[in-house]
Amino acid sequence: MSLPAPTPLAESDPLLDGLNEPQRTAVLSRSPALLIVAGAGSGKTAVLTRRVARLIRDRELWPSQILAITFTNKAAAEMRERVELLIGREAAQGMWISTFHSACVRILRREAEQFGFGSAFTIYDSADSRALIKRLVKEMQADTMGFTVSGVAGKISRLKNELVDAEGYSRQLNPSDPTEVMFLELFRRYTAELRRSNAFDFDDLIAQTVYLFRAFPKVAALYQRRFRHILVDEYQDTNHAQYSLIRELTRAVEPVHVPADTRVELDPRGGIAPASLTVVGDSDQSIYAFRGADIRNIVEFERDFSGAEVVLLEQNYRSTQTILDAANAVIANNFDRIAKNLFTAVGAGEKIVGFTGYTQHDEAQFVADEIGQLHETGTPYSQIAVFYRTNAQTRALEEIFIRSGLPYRVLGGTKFYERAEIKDLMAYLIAVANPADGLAMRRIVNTPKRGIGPATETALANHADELGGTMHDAFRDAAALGLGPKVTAAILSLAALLDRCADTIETALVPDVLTSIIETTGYLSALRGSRDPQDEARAENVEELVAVTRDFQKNNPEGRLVDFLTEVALVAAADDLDDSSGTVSLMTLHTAKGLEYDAVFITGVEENLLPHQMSAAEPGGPAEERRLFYVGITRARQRLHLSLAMTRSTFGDVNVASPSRYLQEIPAELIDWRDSPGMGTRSSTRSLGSARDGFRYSSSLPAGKPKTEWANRVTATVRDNGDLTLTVGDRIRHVDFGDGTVSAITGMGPKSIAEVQFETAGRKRLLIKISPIEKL
DNA sequence: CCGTGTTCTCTTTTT
DNA sequence: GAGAACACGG
Repeated sequence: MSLPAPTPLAESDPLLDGLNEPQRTAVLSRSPALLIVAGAGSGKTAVLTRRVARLIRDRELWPSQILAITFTNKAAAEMRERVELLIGREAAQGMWISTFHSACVRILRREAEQFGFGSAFTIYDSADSRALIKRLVKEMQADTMGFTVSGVAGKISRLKNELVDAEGYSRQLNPSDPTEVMFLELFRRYTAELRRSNAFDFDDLIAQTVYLFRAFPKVAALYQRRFRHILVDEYQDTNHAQYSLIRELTRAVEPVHVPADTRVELDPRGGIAPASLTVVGDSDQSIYAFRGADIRNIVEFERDFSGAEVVLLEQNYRSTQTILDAANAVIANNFDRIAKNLFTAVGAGEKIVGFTGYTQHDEAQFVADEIGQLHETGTPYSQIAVFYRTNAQTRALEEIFIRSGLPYRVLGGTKFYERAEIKDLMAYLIAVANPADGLAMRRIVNTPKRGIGPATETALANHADELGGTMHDAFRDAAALGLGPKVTAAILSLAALLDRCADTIETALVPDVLTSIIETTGYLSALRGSRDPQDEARAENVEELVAVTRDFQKNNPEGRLVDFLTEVALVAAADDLDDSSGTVSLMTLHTAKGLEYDAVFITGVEENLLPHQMSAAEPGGPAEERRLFYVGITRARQRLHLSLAMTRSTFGDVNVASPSRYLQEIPAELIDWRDSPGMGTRSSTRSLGSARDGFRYSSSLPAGKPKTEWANRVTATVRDNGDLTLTVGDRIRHVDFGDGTVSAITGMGPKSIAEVQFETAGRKRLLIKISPIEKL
């Protein structure tokens, strides 16, 4: 390669200002393949943006020759903004900065016709895929063979991430195993139905792009030629399909495909040299193995891309030394990793605050109280985040936050688009944009109620088959089916509505299409006129959707209906994050990846929750969970809070929880343990003798005690009342609440709960087995 | 075909 | 404890 010699750079190059040595190396490297191993908080975003800015500024590339892949749309927007800030808005125009999925949609919409799809294809989210699979499982009566919807969906997804399609599967299966044969049939029908519906599922977006490139070298050459430099962030979380996509894009273009007027450099064989590749990642932050992420992609990068240069970024600019010490100590327990130690110049900072609540409500109260204090002492709400392992944990937190009047927002609970009324109207929009979409058509055909049941629906689907057309075609021809006059008229008027909307979609504004559907179908007025009190909320949601389309149109004046549908389909949990919202952010640990906050709360640090119960049996499960915890810890700049509850109720079922094994991995002197007010006074006063001794669950560590002893204490001293039984009317004494009378008993055996009316503390619900109580 | 009431199941994480 | 699946009476 004969790249221009590096421009001699003045010491004051603004693009290198404030960077440390390895960061500068990473910004300036001209290796065709570069791996930046970026520890948490090591300034990788700064490095990436400056690297891109430098390539453009020094005229090594046009912006349009750059493809940068980020993990979320929000990260993409941020990266674009930062590059624009460095070199100016104009200079940065034409870069592709997007997620894998968005980039593939862009390519597929452009090239869909090449392989029998239409450019207005629908993107099926997981719920759509499952709905389709559900119908197929039922049709095939596969449930009698033990197939479940989630099992089939999961297997199809895993195969697609490995680039195995139905035909590939048919070659590797055991033909004498009826289960495999049945699965193959389901997979085939699923694939056929997607194709017929002109739809791709999430995994298809990547896999089909790879197939497209492999099947049509000329199409591949178009993109191989265009993108001269590809950057991939969060490379440790790429799966095989994504890896293959990158491989395809970084192939040398064969000479035969080079147009005469090409301006890019030729390789000695007369083709075009492969694009340069920069990947950034940290194997300690790999947390998506469950969706096919393969850590080997990063581990084997040097072998994969010959001539690869590796740069290590280990200095952390985000967190205090205390937080880093905790993070380093935790992650060091993963044995199969390359040793790496983050360090900082920031100083020790505050101790980590630990807290054990009696229940998850108690824990939530602690979080709320602590946030209140942080806010009073100057930390803005938007700089505070609460993390948890499972989405179900939000409930307790939200209850307390609402009661405490704390402004908060839950990221990723994409509940809005899961509501029936929103799905209904989205299905209309999809049906208008893509009349081939069978799933959307089936959903709207009897919404609102038109007197069409499963039988008529099947008749219409069959008729579409006979016509060799879409469901929409079948609607138009409904008169031929000999249905009742009322039903026929209803279907015809639905067909007419779709036709009218479809005529205008190239020019019409999205909110106008939506409102015209709402008006014609009477969807909103039906909700308004209903006696069901819940329909009021549904009507509000419908109006909210209209507002969403207006917002979209405002931000994208040129945006068409397909663009809106794409945007909705591809929003990531972290995308609706708004730093100026002035709210505390609640999210899962997975969603937290890539984000940072002044103060972080990690809740539910318990066995069976973190690590999650489901991960225990999976190979590499507990190690991945540890990385998840590590990701959570390293999000914090100044303050970290770790909390857990002694009991946690999962669907009305109360369970005794125990502290996470990962807590024991943090040096005890880094954590300042506090007790729940509900558990009495500070441990220092109550650890001496008395009935409370057996209840010393989360007391602070006496100075100088070795870690293991603390660990034993923390796990071994849950109070156990044996099979103490209480009945209504019994008098009891509680360590903290004093005397009271049992007013009700619910639950069985070790899960019995007593409702107790205390003389001074009010009414409380207590798990009898572990409460610090005695019968009087 | 539709609405209502009852039973049953499920919960990890996500583009 | 919620949402889906099923059963049954209009």
